[in-house]
Amino acid sequence: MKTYTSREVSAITGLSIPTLRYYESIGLLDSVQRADNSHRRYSDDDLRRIEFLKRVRATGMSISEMGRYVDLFRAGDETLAQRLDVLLAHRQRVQAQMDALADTLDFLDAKIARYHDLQAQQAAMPEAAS
Amino acid sequence: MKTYTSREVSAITGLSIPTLRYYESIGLLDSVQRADNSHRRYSDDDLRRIEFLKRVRATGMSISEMGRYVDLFRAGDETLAQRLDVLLAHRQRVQAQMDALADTLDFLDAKIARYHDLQAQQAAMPEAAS
DNA sequence: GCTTGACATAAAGTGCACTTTAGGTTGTAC
DNA sequence: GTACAACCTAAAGTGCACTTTATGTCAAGC
Repeated sequence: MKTYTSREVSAITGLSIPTLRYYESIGLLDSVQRADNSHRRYSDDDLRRIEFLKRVRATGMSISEMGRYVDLFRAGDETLAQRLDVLLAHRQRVQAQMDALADTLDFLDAKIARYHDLQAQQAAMPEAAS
Repeated sequence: MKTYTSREVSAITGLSIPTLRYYESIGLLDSVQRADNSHRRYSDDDLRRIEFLKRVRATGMSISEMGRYVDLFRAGDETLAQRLDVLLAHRQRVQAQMDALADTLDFLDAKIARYHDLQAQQAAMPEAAS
């Protein structure tokens, strides 16, 4: 089974090596396998977990809620409904953020258009103030 | 000219009174007018500024970049091009965030669908484990 | 055999964006 | 005239998510 060093995982995921260790230390990752020299060897499963964590983190899930999800996952099948709740709650947040961003995108575009108009006016009378 | 108390501005904008004071203290707001008892009286201009700040803040602009924009604004017409740059840069970030969120929304929907399937299976054989 | 580099750990530090605290003034309500 | 609420200030504190530091181990290359 293929494994990856810290350096490799960091390069693949974009998370720093300290962040990977931090995530492991707070239980977001299960204890990572070690080589004989005690260096970490991440598995493909670890990688998938990390990519998942990175994704939900980047879209606004807190570390503590990520922990809650991981704990439920570890507890097994009978927590399926609760995990679904976490996912649905996050889906809601993601949707709400998208709506807010779409709103602000329109706002910015309108403002940017006004700025372009103002610039055109300034260019048309470059000596107006002197 | 209509003015608003701290309490009113807080209610309208959703920012806390300490946050409003904090924004003023770091120069994101121009010095707010005072009543005779030294209590703040916010103007409509202040309100518009606050709503703008709230909007860009909520979509990921840092306080320091907000400060940069406000400083440029105060400096007058000759900073128009630089302000436009700030707006365009933020527009870019907003667009990028929306793309990332859209991606994650798809990811979540796929995962949620799988969870629903799993739940259906569990419901179909409720005694499987016993 | 000694430097170098990649890892390890535990603990302390950092940056950001506020929030809370402590102590004070002012104007209305009883 | 005194209690109370609504504000004020400056300074310290908080929570989050990491990051940095100090110190140590181990294997490979010169």
